[in-house]
Amino acid sequence: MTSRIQGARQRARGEITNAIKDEARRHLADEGASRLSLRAVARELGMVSSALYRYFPSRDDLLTALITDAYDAVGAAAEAALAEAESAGDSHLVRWRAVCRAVRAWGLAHPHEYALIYGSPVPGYAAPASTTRPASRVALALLSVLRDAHTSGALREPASGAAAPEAVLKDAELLAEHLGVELPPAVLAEVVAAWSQLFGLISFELFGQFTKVVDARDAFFDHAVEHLADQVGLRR
Amino acid sequence: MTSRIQGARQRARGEITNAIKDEARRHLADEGASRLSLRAVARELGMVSSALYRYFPSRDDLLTALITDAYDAVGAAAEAALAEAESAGDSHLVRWRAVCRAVRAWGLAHPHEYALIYGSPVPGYAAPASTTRPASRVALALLSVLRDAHTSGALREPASGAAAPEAVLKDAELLAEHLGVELPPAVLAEVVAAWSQLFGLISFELFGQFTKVVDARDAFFDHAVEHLADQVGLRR
DNA sequence: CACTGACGAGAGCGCTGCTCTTGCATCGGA
DNA sequence: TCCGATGCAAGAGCAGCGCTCTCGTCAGTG
Repeated sequence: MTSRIQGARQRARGEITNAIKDEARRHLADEGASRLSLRAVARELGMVSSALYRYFPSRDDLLTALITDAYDAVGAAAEAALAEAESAGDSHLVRWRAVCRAVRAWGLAHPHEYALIYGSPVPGYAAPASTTRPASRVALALLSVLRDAHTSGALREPASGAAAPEAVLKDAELLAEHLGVELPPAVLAEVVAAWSQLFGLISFELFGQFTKVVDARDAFFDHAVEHLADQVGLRR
Repeated sequence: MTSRIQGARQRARGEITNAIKDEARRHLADEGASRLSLRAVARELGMVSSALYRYFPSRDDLLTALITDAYDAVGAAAEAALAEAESAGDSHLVRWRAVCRAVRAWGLAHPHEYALIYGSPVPGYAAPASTTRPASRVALALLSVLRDAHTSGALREPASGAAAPEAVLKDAELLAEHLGVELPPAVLAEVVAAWSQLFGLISFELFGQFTKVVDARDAFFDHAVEHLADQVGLRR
């Protein structure tokens, strides 16, 4: 029963690790990422600060864990919204809107975690490679809407007048492999653009740039998302 | 000659204030906003840390000064690009693109100052009212392009199929007064949306979300900006 | 049962933002 | 021309920070 005993140890360790992250998230909401204090977290947990280093080798590693969790949370929210829209038999346009709304709703509910992942990158901090997969979940959800629309012929050709750049993306084949289907490069480029613009809308709302500017924010957001859907070629 | 002597004092004070801000900007580029250290700035200037408090009552006030300066710098860049395009007799579409390009170029040249104003808001920090005017200069530049296009009849009606929200903005009259001309509310809403999406494009590029995704970034940006122009009703 | 390894506690280092007091130079009015 | 007021820099000091190292202790292992 070696494994079970070791399991007990690791379970205890996992629980404490989670308690630390939960407390850190609470402090994040109170003070923001740059004021997050290991000592304060430890104090709140009844530990001494040095004990915390048994679980996270540095403050930045704790932040990395929070970042990964946040990417996973927003990605899961987007995927859940997509799955629900799919099982309801919604149109591709409605699915697109559902994903966009889910991302915005998650951001409104967790503004500090949103700022952690979509705000300024932390100073000397470079996101480790382990964050790239969670970070791409929202984009993949959007892309899979487009993929399904494409295979079912519901996608307008994005020859929207302006010369659509062809080879602006890296690794289009890798993406195609991941999605299981090849999307026209122009469509891929449009989706990436729409993806970044979606977060522009959400970030400006969350970071206060819409204060004293935008009033009916739900309607405003939905309207802009409609434009983005049009831009990527989803039929109205 | 009271005023001249006091002027000398204030001139010395102004010079030191600028030296502090310059040194702080240098540290900003090295370390990022949250690691900006008053003591390090003072050390570099051959002062003792406490002397710095004669010029800025707190670290946050120094940051506020840098934020205001950054808003003014990017606003000035946008306005300069617009003025040049106007004097060259460029079309409204080309003026629009010129402003967008100028904002992106400024961001690429000053990534840390960009992050300071368009990244996550500093923790407990609420931007004082004095920053709102500098912060709106880019948006006003974009709006003035639209105003001129509107008055010269070069603006397509933004009845782009989807129900354009009418009353999503606050203070539409105040804006109209500032611009000297009334733009249809629907156009105003489209411009605000395009404005935020523009910064989504730039932020994702600067904050590293395009790493391993987008290759030909100039072309990618120009193409997206073309879409935004279309969205706000500028004729192609 | 003896042992190893994980763990928490505590002291301590150098740094931070910020405050308060002190001494000095300069400026303005008598 | 002298004197009081004012602006300014320096220094000491406080509490807090991230992080390191050492040292008992106790639980799981062979």
